[in-house]
Amino acid sequence: MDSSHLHRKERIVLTTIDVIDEFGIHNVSTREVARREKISEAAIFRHFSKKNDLLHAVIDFFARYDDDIAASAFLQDDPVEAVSYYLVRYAEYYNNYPQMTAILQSFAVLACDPEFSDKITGIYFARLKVLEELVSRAQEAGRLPRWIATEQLVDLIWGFFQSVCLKWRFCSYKFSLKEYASATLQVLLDLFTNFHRRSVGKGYDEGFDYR
Amino acid sequence: MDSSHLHRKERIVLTTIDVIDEFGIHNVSTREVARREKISEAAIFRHFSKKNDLLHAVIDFFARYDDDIAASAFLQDDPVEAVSYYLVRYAEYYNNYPQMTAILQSFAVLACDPEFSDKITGIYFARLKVLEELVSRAQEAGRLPRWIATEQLVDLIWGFFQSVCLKWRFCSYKFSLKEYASATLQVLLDLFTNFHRRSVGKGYDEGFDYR
Amino acid sequence: MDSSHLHRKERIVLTTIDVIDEFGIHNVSTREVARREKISEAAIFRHFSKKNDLLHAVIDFFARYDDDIAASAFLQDDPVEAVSYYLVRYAEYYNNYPQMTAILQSFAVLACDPEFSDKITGIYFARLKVLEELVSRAQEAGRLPRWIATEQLVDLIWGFFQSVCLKWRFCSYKFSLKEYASATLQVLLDLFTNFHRRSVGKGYDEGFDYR
Amino acid sequence: MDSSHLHRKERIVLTTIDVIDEFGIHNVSTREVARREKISEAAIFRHFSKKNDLLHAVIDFFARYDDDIAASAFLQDDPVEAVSYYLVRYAEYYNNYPQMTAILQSFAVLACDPEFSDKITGIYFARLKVLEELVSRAQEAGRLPRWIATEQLVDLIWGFFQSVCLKWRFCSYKFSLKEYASATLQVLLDLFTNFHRRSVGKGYDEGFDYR
DNA sequence: CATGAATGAGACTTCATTCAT
DNA sequence: GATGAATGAAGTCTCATTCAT
Repeated sequence: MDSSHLHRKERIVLTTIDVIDEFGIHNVSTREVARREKISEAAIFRHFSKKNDLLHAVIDFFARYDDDIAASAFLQDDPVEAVSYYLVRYAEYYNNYPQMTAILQSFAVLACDPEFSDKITGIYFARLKVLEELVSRAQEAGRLPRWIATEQLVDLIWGFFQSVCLKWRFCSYKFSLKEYASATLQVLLDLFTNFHRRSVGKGYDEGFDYR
Repeated sequence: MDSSHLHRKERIVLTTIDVIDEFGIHNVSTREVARREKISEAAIFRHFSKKNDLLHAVIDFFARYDDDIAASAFLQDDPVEAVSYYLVRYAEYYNNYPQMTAILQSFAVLACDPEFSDKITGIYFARLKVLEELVSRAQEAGRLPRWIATEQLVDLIWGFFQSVCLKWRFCSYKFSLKEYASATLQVLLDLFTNFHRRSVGKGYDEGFDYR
Repeated sequence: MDSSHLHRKERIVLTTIDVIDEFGIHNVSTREVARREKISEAAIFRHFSKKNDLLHAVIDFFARYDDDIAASAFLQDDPVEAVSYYLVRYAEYYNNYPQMTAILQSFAVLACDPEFSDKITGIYFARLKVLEELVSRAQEAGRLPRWIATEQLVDLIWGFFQSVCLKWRFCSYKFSLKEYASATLQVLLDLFTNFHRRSVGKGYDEGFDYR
Repeated sequence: MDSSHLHRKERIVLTTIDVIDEFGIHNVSTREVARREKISEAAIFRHFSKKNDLLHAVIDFFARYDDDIAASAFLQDDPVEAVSYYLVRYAEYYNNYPQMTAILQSFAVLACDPEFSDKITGIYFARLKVLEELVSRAQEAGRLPRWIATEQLVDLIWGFFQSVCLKWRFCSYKFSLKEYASATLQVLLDLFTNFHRRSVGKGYDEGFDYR
């Protein structure tokens, strides 16, 4: 049936992600995927006519919530919250599916292959663009300062997130990605928001403690 | 001669880095390296008995200034300057040798291979540790706030840097890594330093312009 | 229904011939045939339990008029005309179904496979034999000379025809196979007939018209 | 050494021809060639980077005397002899190297592959062109009749030859290709020359025009 | 020393064929 | 009765590595 077809096809994708997570992009082989799925290599090629088609599916799977997350973020009332929400959604996602960070961390490697280059940079810049738009809105709303370029703020935020994902991997997922990422982001955003408010002249004050 | 021998050996390493930069870690082959070096594949194995030995050499080469940079950073008088100095040294280095960022961006992939895992995470955490120490000193000197965890600040800084290296690659090195990284870091550090000073009570504020 | 069943079966054969024509015998695959027929590969195996059965059917189809053509040729009144008729029938057939020449030109290749060897050489020699009989009759009737061995004449005629079919393929069917083959054959036969007549003493020469 | 390199490379070509002869073009596999050469498959790819490169070498080898044969033919004093010489040289060649006819008989199949199409039709038409030139010279010298189109005569001659090669294969080389081909060609040429001579004597010839 | 030749292992992929549904 | 799923065998080709010269 169709459901079983999709099922198997999707399971192959999931298994491939596991293999990438474990052995690295450079060591994904149809043989290993087949072995784990307990099917023949040929069976994989019924579902994906080339190995690269499978990898395309993996990348698509990796980014499958991007549109949804972006849309939800834009629906947030508070523009600073929206920025926070955006990042935390990803943190939550990867927190629940740590293997996925293997794909995230393979972006540069994948982009070397002309076949994936466009798709990868597409995803990368689309995410940056969404974040940029969110930050920009917060700036326009006077909630984030204008004296820092949107791009810089975006790079700080997203750079932090991406890097923490790597650290998280290297630490064998021993801390909560979601909590650490959201806490740190909060510090950063508060810093900017508060600094901003103050500089605009609001007496505001002592005593907030991030600890 | 011995010097020519070393020369050749080092040239193989450099060529390998170029190949990684162009084709990605997963596509480095002794054949391609030999082709570019215009020597036989076998000749490579005279210098590196295994392909992995070559890769070890590449990684070592990648990190060869780490100790020096760290030491120099610690020699800086101003503790905040030291943080800045540390990052900018790397930015400068990569700015002059962009292919090197290919190695940086392959950390996660390389770490999958047990043979490189320790070395890679070693380099990674050593850098973080240096930065942590530098930040920590600045905090102890009262130049950076204590209400943000050292680790968080480090992750913000290093995360930003690593991420910008990726963006830089994706943009085909179209902007100056060094300038952008140092400017943005400056914004961040100023924010922290100034915020800190103010909250400690120093009236200040007029006139800094990040644009 | 049975008719539809036969219909489908025959269509598979026709499609296979098209594939052979386009990709060559060595590249016929059940997959490609199925793709063109817009049926599943398995469906082919409902009609032909082995791929070779399909190829047998193709060969049979290729030779399906052989008996009829031979019989008709033998019914011709004029024995030289019969020879001509024989060749022209084939020329006409292939002229209308150019793909068929792909099979003709694959005889040597097909004959390498023991499974087809007998059938292929059978068809080949049967055609030669028919032509030999026709020529032989013309010789016995004194219409073609005896000083040339029947076999030689047959090889000249059939060789010419087969070769022209190849040339015709290589020329993308840009000339009329039927016209060229029949005209040239006529030249040859006239040469022999006239030469013969003359050498036997018949005053001849006025007015034979090769058109 | 270089000689050994060429040696092995050439031996692979010869072995491939044997395999083609035995199993047919469609069944040549690097595996089988390697098995016969008692080397590994990979070794073949040291000498020919693609299987098709090997096949190109086979085709080149097949046609390696073409220029020489053509040149020698043009050096013949008697223009009719030249035609004869041309064909007999090939007959002699194949007679001594029967497996070669497997290539000749695979022309149509090879031409299906775009990669070989040009080379194959190139060889084919080059041979026809040489023969055409030879025949044309004989016609201009008044040694062969003008009332038959050069092309037709060429097709008769070459068609006969090609076809006899096939028959020869099907007969397991049981007769002498060289003798049979040269004898039959002689009959044909004599017929034309004599007919011509006679007709030159007997005022005839006006009136039909093939052009 | 450097190289050309060689190789076993393994990569991706295609094929004819089977079978449950 | 037709199909989607599956498969084992085989095909082309690449790779890291070895070794005689």
